[in-house]
Amino acid sequence: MAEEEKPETGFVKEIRKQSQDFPGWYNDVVRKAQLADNSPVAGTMIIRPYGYALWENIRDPLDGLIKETGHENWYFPALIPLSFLQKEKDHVAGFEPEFQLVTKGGGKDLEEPLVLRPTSETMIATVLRDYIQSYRDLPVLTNQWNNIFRWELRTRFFLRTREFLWQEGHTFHETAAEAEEEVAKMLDCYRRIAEEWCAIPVLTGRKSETEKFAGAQYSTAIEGMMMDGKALQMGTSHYFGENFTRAYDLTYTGRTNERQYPHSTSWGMSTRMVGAVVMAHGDDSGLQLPPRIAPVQVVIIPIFRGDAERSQIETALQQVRADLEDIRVKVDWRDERPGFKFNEWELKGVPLRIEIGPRDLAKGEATVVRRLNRAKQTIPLGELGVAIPALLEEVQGALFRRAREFREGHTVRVDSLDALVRFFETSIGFAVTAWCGREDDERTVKKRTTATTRVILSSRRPEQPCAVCGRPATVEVAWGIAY
RNA sequence: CGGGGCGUAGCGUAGCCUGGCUAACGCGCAUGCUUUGGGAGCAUGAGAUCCCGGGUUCGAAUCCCGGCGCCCCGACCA
Repeated sequence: MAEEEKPETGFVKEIRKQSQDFPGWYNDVVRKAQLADNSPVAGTMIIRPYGYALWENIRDPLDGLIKETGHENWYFPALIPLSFLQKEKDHVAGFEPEFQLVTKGGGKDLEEPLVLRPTSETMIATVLRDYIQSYRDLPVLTNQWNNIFRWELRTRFFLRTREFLWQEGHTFHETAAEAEEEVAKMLDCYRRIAEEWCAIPVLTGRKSETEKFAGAQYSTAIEGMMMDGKALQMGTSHYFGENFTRAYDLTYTGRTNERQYPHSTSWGMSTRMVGAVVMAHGDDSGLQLPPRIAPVQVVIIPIFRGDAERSQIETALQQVRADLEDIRVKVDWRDERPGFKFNEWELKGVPLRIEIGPRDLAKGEATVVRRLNRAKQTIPLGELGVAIPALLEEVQGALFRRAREFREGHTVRVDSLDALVRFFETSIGFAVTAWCGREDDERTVKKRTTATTRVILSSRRPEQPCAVCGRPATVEVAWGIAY
């Protein structure tokens, strides 16, 4: 086997080039930036403090949105009796290949195997059967933050592991309309987290029949484009109708004293978002974090020789730190050379760096450098308290715009199967077509391009015939090569 | 589950074919001195059941047999 090339040029010598080996680059960045590492158990990973802090900065605002929209956090057990999973036939068919089973307890075979939760619809429907009696009990709006187990074959840091973290919301409603509104509302929360916090523009819409969640009537998703042009599903929101409540015999007494099945939904966003941030913004120097979610927003590198200069800087930094008290600031006093620190914090994606040395102090200034483009500027020390928050906002916006331009520059409209095939042979990105919705067409396209339908674009209506088969089109769909 | 590769210090590797000194090198780690505005230099030092088990041999990291583990490529998925 040929030896792997690890180019040694440029600012970062330790990671592979994004343009030459995207998966290798991704792996190197995740490990060198100390987001995560391999664990002793195949297919699972260690989330390190820097990676976990990044996750928390995504998780916390999402938790806020979930609570603002009226949901309450619960906790349900991770062990689910196998028989629970088996009651909804599409659901079990979809998830069974990925079950991780517990078959022994206390050294003895269990009467019934327990499944480590691959998702909790079945447990929650079973439990809530006892809590939902009357239409007066509805809606029930639950959420839980937990870990999920699925026996994935091909695993990758954050994107697909055999255990991962997420939130799963499960709600129960009196009417279909209310449940469908819930599905849309939560998808929009995901869109906001992706776009406003993670600076990743997303397409939103329904999934095709083949791509929908096992057991759903329909699924919706947010779909982003990574720097290699591949599509990443970053959050899903599903409408179940009465599928699960019927399968679990979950009923309530309605306003006219009749037994009714609630309409239910579920929706989830996972630690996969961390991988999305890496792949949407990173470059050859490493991570590039949007300020709103960066664990460290500003790193200060003191530059000095000798104790006298050091204490001068310490004194100056007291005021600077006070002026930046609402900002996540890290002062790096480690006994390393400044150049080493510059490179390391760029690798870790910190949006802004402040250098303060004797030359700056003499002029009452600081040198401020953006991770985005390494642009340097000097700012009077007294103005940092105003200038830094403004710069962080500017960088947040610039990252989003750059990602949006990238996506728009890699999205084309095509109107024939040949054009679709040619696009995926010669380009990367999304191709948008009119489509009739038949699964046959998806199989045809997948066979010829490996691309699949990502989302049915809700905002546009078809005018032309289906690009794949020429039949009358019913939707506009975005095709892409998915992670 | 089918095809290919690899297990030697925390990490990356050399040594193995053709058995023989105290198992070598780089990174990292520790200590000291000199350094510090884009990945520092020197010196000293610590660190290895050579994946496991068996066999061949005077002698095994090296050869033979068996096992285990991991990685990469093809069918599922937040």
